[in-house]
Amino acid sequence: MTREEIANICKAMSDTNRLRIIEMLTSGEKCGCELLDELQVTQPTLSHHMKVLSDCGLVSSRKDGKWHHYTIRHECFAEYIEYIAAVSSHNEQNREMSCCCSK
Amino acid sequence: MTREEIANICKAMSDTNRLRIIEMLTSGEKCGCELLDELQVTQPTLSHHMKVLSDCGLVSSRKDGKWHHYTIRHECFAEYIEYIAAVSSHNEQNREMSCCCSK
DNA sequence: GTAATACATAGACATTTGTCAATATGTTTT
DNA sequence: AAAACATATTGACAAATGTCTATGTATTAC
Repeated sequence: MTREEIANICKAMSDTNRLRIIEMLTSGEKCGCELLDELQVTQPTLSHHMKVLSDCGLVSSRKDGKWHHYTIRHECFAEYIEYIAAVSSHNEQNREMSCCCSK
Repeated sequence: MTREEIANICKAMSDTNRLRIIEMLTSGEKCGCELLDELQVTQPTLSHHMKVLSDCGLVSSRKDGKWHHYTIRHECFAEYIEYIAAVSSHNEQNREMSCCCSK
């Protein structure tokens, strides 16, 4: 996963409505109309949000007749968590002592 | 951690320059001037980025003479990872069967 | 076949964001 | 005291973003 891909995932999750959508999908597959019921946005706005979430890989969709079912892509979240865990871990072996202003 | 706080953290990480800064801080405390050397941005832009990272809680700063040393706040990352892990975990017990369009 | 439902697309608009140049503030060095 | 260095603040601007209305496209129901 490149830094750009990580940034795109973060950008997708930087909106509270999209976070709510992700939270709703935690309990399992949902169709657009059900997500729409819970959010205070219009249908085109929801459609836009689902495209953002799909494009970055966090969510996958499955068409079934006139319904679109959305699901969390656990592999994507797993890779993302892996990155966050890596950058946030204190790794003493990686520690550099060469800061220009260290005494 | 509220949904707004999570969204702010995501927004802070949604920029590739700020991700690079976080990556640089992984190896330990860094001062602004050293971060500036590695990035292709002006000093005011770096100052802005550090403010964004500090305001959301991901980074803390320590003033030492004319230098400002920045550090990753592991507690904040830990809370964030906890949220991501929670929403991305498949929890069969939480699964709802009541989708309007489920057959 | 007509109406209703679920979703996407296009265009508009106000707000936010990343960036810079200019300038200010505080600290160290000479 | 003056110069150099590290950082913050202000104001400007182009680009990106979230939202809406209007409209289009499938699919199902009557």
